[in-house]
Amino acid sequence: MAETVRWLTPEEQHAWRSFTRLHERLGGRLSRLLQAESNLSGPDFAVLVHLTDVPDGRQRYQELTRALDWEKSRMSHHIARMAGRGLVVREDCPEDGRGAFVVITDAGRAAIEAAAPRHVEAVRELFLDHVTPSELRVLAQLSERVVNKLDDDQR
Amino acid sequence: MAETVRWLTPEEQHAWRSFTRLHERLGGRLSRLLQAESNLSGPDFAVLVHLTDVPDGRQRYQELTRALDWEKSRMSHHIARMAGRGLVVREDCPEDGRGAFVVITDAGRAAIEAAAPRHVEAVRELFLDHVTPSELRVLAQLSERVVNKLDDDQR
DNA sequence: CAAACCTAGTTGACACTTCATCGAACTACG
DNA sequence: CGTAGTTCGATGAAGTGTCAACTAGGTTTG
Repeated sequence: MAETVRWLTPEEQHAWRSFTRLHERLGGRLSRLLQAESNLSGPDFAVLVHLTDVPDGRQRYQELTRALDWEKSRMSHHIARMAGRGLVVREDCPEDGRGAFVVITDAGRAAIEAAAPRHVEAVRELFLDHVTPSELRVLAQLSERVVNKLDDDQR
Repeated sequence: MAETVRWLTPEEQHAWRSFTRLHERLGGRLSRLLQAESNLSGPDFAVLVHLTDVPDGRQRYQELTRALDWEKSRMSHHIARMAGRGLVVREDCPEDGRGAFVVITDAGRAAIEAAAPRHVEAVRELFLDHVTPSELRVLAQLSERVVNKLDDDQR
């Protein structure tokens, strides 16, 4: 049944490639900026942002993993590296012997506070400033719909 | 001048996060499918697709690098790995002693021909089927504009 | 021609991600 | 209780991507 493949039309192909390319470029630029100016990677940033949004800056690995939608082993490796740099510390959990907390340190807070304004500016300069409000609405709707769809048929 | 930061509005924040998440999920799913069903990674696929589009399935590293917009060292590492799996071979260039060609092998052609239909189907099922033609147009336009902008101020 | 410069690709070190697997600790159920 | 199954997080190996330094082959220029 090789015949049944619905190949992409030129428009579809173009849209798909542009979209893909956009993300590659944007992601590359943003993470390079973050790295150069704050010595943080994108994932570092995501972890720190989340931890500052949570009581006492501490959260179980498990919840952090769910919140960022990472794999648990990725979290484990990544937190170990961040702990090595003093951005967070790991603490055992008294209630659950298996569990552990990730806690942001003062150095971690300092790093995220230094990085955030610059990062937001970059998101604006590189992306939001070049997209109209109505385009942004379309993009948000479409993204949300597709993400929900992906999450749905994950189960 | 901490005052001058233009933080994101809730709409902007939501759009940005949805967009980012879309890319993560979609990329993850597509590459996992490709890997599971064809034993090819996304980058493998990109290289093979490009090589099948080119006379004799051979091209200089340099041009391949430009076409895919990769760094040269990434290309060098990646081709070495692909060559190790027999998907391509490296050939010296007679005209320019520094240069080299990447050439797709029969195994490489077989792999891409097996993978392509399934990959296209997946792009449809996971993405295109959930986006209206008009949304797709908006997305394509916006992506192209922003990519061009990024490329411009790269120089 | 030779020195200075540029270009093609390689290499090694390191960061990052996934996968498979593991041990320890909790939970449920007979 | 006790064991079967699940969940938490750690670990090691392999693939991937980036950066900086390097080799070697061209090119330019005095």
